[in-house]
Amino acid sequence: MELRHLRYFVAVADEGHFTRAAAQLGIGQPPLSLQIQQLERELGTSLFKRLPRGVVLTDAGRAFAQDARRILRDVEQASEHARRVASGELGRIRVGMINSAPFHPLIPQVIREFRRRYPDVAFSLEERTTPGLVAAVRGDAVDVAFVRPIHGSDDGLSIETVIDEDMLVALPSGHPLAHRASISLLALSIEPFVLFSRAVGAGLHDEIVAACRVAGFSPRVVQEASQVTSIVNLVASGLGVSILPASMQHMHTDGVTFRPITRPVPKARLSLIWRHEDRDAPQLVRLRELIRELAPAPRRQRRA
Amino acid sequence: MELRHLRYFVAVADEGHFTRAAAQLGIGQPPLSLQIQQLERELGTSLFKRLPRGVVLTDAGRAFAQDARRILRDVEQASEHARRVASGELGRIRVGMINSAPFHPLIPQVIREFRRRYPDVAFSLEERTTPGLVAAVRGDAVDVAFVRPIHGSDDGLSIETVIDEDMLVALPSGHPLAHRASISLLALSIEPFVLFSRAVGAGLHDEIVAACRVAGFSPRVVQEASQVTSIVNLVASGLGVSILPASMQHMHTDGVTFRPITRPVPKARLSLIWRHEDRDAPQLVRLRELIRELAPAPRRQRRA
DNA sequence: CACTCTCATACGTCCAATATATGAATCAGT
DNA sequence: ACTGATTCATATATTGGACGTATGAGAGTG
Repeated sequence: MELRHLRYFVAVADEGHFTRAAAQLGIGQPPLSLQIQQLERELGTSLFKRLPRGVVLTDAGRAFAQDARRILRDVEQASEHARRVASGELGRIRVGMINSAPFHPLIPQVIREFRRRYPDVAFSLEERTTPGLVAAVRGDAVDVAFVRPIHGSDDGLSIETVIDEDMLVALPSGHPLAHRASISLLALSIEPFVLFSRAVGAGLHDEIVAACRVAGFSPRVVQEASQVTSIVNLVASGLGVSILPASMQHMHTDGVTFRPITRPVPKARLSLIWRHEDRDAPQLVRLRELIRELAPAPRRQRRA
Repeated sequence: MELRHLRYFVAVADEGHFTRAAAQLGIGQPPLSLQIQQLERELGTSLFKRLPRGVVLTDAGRAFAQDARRILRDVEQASEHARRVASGELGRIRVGMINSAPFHPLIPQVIREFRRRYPDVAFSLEERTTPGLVAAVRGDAVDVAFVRPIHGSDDGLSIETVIDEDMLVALPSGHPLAHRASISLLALSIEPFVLFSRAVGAGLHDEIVAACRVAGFSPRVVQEASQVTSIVNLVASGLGVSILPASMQHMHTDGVTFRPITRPVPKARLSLIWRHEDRDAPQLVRLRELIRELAPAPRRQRRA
């Protein structure tokens, strides 16, 4: 049996007339008769009662017509379904991000817009540290992740910079430097620092330490934290100063004052990573398109 | 798209390997590749990722594989469904019968056995008078009916005698004739009669009246009733005597005594009628087979 | 009875599914 | 790096079956 048989059968059932059904199908009446006979032979029962004028369905024909119509509809839907999955309209995407990512307005905006445009894509979100995210992407626990700069091998992963923002100095509000418009790193040389622990935030940790070295000193770290939100709170409690991505200003915590850094300004990069072999996965392509569309002008770099 | 494409696609998806799938399908690998390509072209998306060793499904392929498997199963089921409907295993049958039919043991037996054998045939039962049943069959309100003899045209209907039983005299229990072993009709000539009303039970009514005429008298009808059960009760209450199908003995009503009639014995025929055009409807054929199988030896007659 | 309508049958044609042969790409092993 | 094996893709030939044309059969209809 082929779908042709079902299509022809349904046409005859609808028309109640071989000749008209054949015309509607764009074939001749004799081949249509043959195809229906073939179907009846295969089912072992006649589907139509042949009358002097036209035909009517038998009981078996009526039963089969219902099924045939449903099957033809299902075939259409299956095609459409496959097309939608292929186009990325349907499916799932598992996104990972570091703790600090949602503080930059672009990230929630991207997520919101993605869910609006592709409501049939199951969207899951997970928060981990950068090394945890790299492992999660590698191990196929998430499909893509927003991470801070990665050290070490990234073979098998593709990476693309999404945001490259300035870092700011975060001071306890009562701090003597808090009234200055901007602060040079050197001015912080004697301050106690609260920093990312190197184990989980190596990228930004190293960026900050390197910037301080360039300014001529080595920061005195009195406390490490693995979450950027913890750092803000530790600064607020007066434990020390820190250097944080500009977007962390949006955390609105009392007791912390942010101030720009005089040049050279250390940068906080936020990048998207994914498995290179999945580069053409449609939802991934859609997400990258969307980021490119919504991201501010600053040219992002990309490497394989 | 044809079912061939789905069958081939599922085979490749199962095997993860074109060459092996082709062998399993009993065709060569190149035609299989072409058919899959054709399917992919129609869907506008690739279904497999071709690897150095074998192939794996893409996301769209995985989605389509589920649908394709379901569709192929549905096609199988639709065939089976049609076959079952055609064989009479599945469907419905609407049966009508007169009030007196269930008193003959054959009728409940036939109904019980039919439902046991064909549990997937929806069975409905309706009780009417003989003329009402003839109209119901004609008007397609029921498919088949057990009726008493019909007068008048029966064109378009087929009829087959199911039971041809003797009639008995029904007397009030205290009646002087009740002690006799058998009774001649002539002995009833002066008795008041309770009979079927001619309007609804013309067949038996006329049979009885004719038998009396042959015996040499015309029965004095004091009461008519349209239901055989009512007649039994009227006789029990002493209103008169009646002549009833032998099977009515099974009604076990106190106050009524049944006695055989000396020859010639009037007969009560119970017949099955159906629309002639539906003679080949499978459930109808099954029911007639069953009756023939369970009916006692007496040869039944049949006319078109 | 002639005529029409409709589906079935007979037979020829042609396309498309299949077979055969070969190519291209990748990988394993020497 | 080269060779051979594996596997899917491509090219060309073959053939079965779907389709078209012509005609028949049966049942109304005027």
